[in-house]
Amino acid sequence: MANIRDVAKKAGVGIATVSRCINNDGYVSEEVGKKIEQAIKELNYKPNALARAVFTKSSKMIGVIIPSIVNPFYTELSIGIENKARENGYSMVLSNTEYLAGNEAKTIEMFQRYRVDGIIAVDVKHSEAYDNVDVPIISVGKEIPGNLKNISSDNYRGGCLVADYVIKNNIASVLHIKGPDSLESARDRFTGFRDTLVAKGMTVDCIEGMYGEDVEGIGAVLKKYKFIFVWSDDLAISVLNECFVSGLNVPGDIEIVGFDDIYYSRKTCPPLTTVSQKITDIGEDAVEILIDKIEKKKSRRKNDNYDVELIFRGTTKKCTNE
Amino acid sequence: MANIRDVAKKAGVGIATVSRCINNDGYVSEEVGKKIEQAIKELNYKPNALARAVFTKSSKMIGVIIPSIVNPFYTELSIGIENKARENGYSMVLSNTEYLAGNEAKTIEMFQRYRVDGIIAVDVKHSEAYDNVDVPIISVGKEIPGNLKNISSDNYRGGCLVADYVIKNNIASVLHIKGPDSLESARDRFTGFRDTLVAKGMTVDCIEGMYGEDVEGIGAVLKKYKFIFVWSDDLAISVLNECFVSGLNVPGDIEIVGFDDIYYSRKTCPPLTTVSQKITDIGEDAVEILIDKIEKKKSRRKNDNYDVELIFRGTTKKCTNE
DNA sequence: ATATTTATGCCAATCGTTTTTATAAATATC
DNA sequence: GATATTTATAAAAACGATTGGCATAAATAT
Repeated sequence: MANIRDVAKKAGVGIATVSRCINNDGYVSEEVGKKIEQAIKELNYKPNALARAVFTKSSKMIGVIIPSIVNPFYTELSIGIENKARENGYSMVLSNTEYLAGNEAKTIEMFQRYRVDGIIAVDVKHSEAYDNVDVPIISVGKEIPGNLKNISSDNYRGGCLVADYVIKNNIASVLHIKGPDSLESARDRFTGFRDTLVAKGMTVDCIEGMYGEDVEGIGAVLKKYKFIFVWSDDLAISVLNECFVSGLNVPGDIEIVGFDDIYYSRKTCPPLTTVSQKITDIGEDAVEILIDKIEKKKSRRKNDNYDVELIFRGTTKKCTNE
Repeated sequence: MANIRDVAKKAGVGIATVSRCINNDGYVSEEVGKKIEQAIKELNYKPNALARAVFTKSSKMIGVIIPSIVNPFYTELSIGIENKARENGYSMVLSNTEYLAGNEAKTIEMFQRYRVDGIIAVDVKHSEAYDNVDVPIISVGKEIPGNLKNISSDNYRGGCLVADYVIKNNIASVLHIKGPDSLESARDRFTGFRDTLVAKGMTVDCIEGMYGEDVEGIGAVLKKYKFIFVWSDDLAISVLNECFVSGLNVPGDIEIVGFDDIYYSRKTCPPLTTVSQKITDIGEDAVEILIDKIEKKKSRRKNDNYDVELIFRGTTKKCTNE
């Protein structure tokens, strides 16, 4: 592949001039500019971003770590991130850990070797792995100790909103399926839900679940409840399926509420009532905060906790919290 | 961040020795090796993959282009790709075009600047964009003219399998919802289905659809049919939802079959009958073929067309093709 | 005792950029 | 018309790695 020297030779100028022309920085005359453009086109020259990165000590790459790439919540987030990154002249490098701490460590190692300018880590599992990383890191959804920036939705309030519905409709037997304890978001969703119910003298049972397999065959358990709050839509969809398999009518026999508002939650039968997050805002803000850190600007003030909203669809009997 | 010179100084050896030690190539004594390892650890040194890439003219990155990152079919494929790539010492850089030809062109430009060693393009939309790219390219799912390797499932046969079910059960009114005409896979699924039916003197109606919005509110249309074959699971899930909204019982009033066997098709109510692809095989083989090309080995012979299978779940009345 | 092999580490060139410095030409200022 | 400034270009140094050739020392062979 052609390099900058080839272009310079073809255009009959020095390499520095070509460099200035490409980055349109410094002086370059109209006439010479044309010649260079021409040479670039003829040679199909693409500046080598790697060589540039070595010199400038900035790769213009942002590394993003998500725990599951088949879960639309994470991928929708990554869309917001990629768009905003591209808008600011950065490229996104996405890596999926499949919830494996080992993969997370490997990814971080890889990111460091490729000299990404910053990292956005979503729902991190293996927080020690970030300890000696010396590029800016934004943690989404979970608090990493240290001086990094953490942003997430107001998960606690999301739990409260769901509890409000339960209280308003005076539903007696309630189950929560809680996410892994290592996730702050999972803990907050539960405590918000529980605290609000307990304040009204109500109780809630709780079991833990992460993947679809964790709820397989629990139809008998579900039958004991009238209302289930599931910590994530991904899992709620599995729960809904279990209800179907067990012959439970939703929302007639049992009501279900999820969390995340992923793409497919609109498509279930019936469509899933869920707590929606400002997912695009979070992704975009994460990038802006990160880039401010990378470029050492004073960070524009952003939210730490993003608003959530209860979206009523078909898995609840009532369609309002009033 | 520490560089190789710092490590050499700390260990009291030359740079070349450190390099040899890292790449364990050439002679390095036990004793000196230990000292270098120690220095690397103390300085938290990570070899600069960019600088290495500049010199070796190999970035060890594979660029992957998919049209939609919220569609689990593409992300599941990317998992196979990433695993195999990692296994062979390559990193995957994933880019999502959101079905936009403009994004596809931008991505290819980006991949070239970052000097990826090869590209895997899935269901390409803008095939001219690949014309002057001079790294190996594997096209998955669509034929790109030129001398690149194209691999995909046996989509035609998938269509035939579904038709066999229709014939066996003597279903009268049949609709196919076809994917975009620009996709070879979409065309093949349709022609396989139609050819088989027509050979038995049956007929099939056909409409085109891509995104969920394309089937919104078509309940009235659906009511006219007893069987619908949808070109992708992603869309079939939307169709199933439309049936629910319109009060059609599946599979009682109408039967539905999808294609792809994505993660969520197991979770619908009822679970979706679908044509399953050897998705992991395809991803892994794509990488192997690509790496063989990159490293100029003679390519191990791989399939061009991967086998498909009809998986019976709940959206069909019968659970067999016998 | 000398020649050869083996083991080890250093030096310098190289990859494709960007950036600093130097220099020449064109224009502005007095 | 002489000097100062601006504009335009080129040559050279640097970025952080790899690598072939060279130098040295020790071990072995002749």
